Amino acid sequence: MPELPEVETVARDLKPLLTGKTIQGAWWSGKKLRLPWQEEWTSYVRGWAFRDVKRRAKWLVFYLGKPEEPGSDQNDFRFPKLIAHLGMTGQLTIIQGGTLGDPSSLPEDHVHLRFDLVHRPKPAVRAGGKKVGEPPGFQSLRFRDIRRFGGIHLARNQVELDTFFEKHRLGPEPWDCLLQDWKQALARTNRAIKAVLLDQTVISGVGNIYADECLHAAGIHPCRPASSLDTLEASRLLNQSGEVMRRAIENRGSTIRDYVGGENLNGRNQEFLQVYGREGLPCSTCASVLLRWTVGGRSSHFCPKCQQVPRHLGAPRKAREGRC
DNA sequence: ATGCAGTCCTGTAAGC
DNA sequence: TGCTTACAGGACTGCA
Repeated sequence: MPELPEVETVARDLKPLLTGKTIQGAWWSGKKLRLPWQEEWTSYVRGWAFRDVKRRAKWLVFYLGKPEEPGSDQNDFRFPKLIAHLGMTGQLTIIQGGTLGDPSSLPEDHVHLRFDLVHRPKPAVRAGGKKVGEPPGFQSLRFRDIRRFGGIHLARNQVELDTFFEKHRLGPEPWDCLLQDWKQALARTNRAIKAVLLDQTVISGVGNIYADECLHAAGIHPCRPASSLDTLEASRLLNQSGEVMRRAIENRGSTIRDYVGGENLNGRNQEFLQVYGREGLPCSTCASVLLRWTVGGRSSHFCPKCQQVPRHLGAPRKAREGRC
């Protein structure tokens, strides 16, 4: 399930592979996506070149430009941008006469969008009698999404991009969130802290896997009312959230089931998860058996010893049948 | 306004 | 073997 670290990995993988490439043609499966593609965009994108790839929260932004002006203003406000969300099972990979990464896995099902690419700026040159230039075979950017919770949106200019993101009211990235703002956000709600971590308008990029990891790293029970966290706990949770994300990016994200990076490679961070998917196994810190409860409608993994509710706050609200 | 449940969507796995 | 059912969850909608 792509969260901030997975989306960052895709952005880093795709940037060098896409920059300078021109969209020769596009194809859409016609299937409805959570983020709907419009048929007219299929022809609109033809002829634009990729200039840059960036990530904001769990969103990818592809900056397009004119292929004949490679040196001109990188992110001209007049130029279109493609905005992608991977949802739960979205994959954005470069296909190059086959896939990069493991060539044995080339799933062709559930492909919904394809952008066929040409590389114009550097024509093939002769070097020692051999032509050096484009590798043989086609190349394209492909969007595959089994559950169709993701999609790609076209913003025709910067204004449309800004409008799009304003609508989503995204909170800051974990490492950009000011402690003062974070404390205020927690203080004004009694929702479970886990639900607040998942709220993209408060802090962005954290999904179910990393919310559990962040809470464990900070030693905070997922059911704790956000307003019950003291300054030290709030600060610890914010700092650990940044650290957990940073480490996950270093490990190229977590592949639980469908996630692959832009080069079609699995992540490695699943090997380092401390609590997610580890119910019934011993806590790496204290060897207590890890539990799984439903918090805010999501499965939540935690250590009952490392993530205790402070004595003065009493037992977590009605811990009946593993939920709160 | 707040916070929860329901919805979308398909593959996987458990249970009978 | 083949069927039904539950579950996975990001982001949105609708309701109390």
